[in-house]
Amino acid sequence: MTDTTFSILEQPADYVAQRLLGCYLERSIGDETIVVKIAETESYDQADAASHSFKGRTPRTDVMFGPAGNLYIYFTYGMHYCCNIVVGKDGEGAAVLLRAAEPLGDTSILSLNRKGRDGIELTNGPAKLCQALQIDKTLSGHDLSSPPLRLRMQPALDACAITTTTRIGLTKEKDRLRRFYITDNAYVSKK
DNA sequence: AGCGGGATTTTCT
DNA sequence: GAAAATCCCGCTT
Repeated sequence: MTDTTFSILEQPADYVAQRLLGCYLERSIGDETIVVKIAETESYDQADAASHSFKGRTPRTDVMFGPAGNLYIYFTYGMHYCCNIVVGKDGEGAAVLLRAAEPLGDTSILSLNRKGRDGIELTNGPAKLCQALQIDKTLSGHDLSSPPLRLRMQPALDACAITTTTRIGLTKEKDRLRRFYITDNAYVSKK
């Protein structure tokens, strides 16, 4: 029997980042529910100088030190939001950044939120994904087991379907292999 | 297809 | 005061 419960999220970030590939996010907006499949992730934990939690708990990173299964949303570059899932044991300060996802079903709301863009441009980057799904700081700390944003675990992918690389956009810890994506997925932000 | 710069504001030093 | 887990546009090859 395959384990698809949230207790999986309490494992180390490197493992959870890979385990989340292929899992679903359900976003409710008004009457509509949009489902996307997670296609690209990065892992961060407190021992990592590139992580927001590296210097300890601050007002901004407080939710990162909370229980696994909550959202950690941060604002960056003066205009973008990025979305993480808090992982690891309570108080650990680990999270997985959601960098890309594949929309399943109707994409009209996503396209509207993305100012008319379509196809892979809807969700092939962390800030694009947040814009498409209308995710901002008001959802930081939200528990992903309830609406309006739920995580639906799915069976683990085969290891051979996953590509591992260095992370994107960092100035510290650039060499660490902590980015993971579904190898043949079109929505991956960069090959 | 690839490179370079500008946008814009929160967060922490 | 500087940097930032990014994106988009315009220019060059």
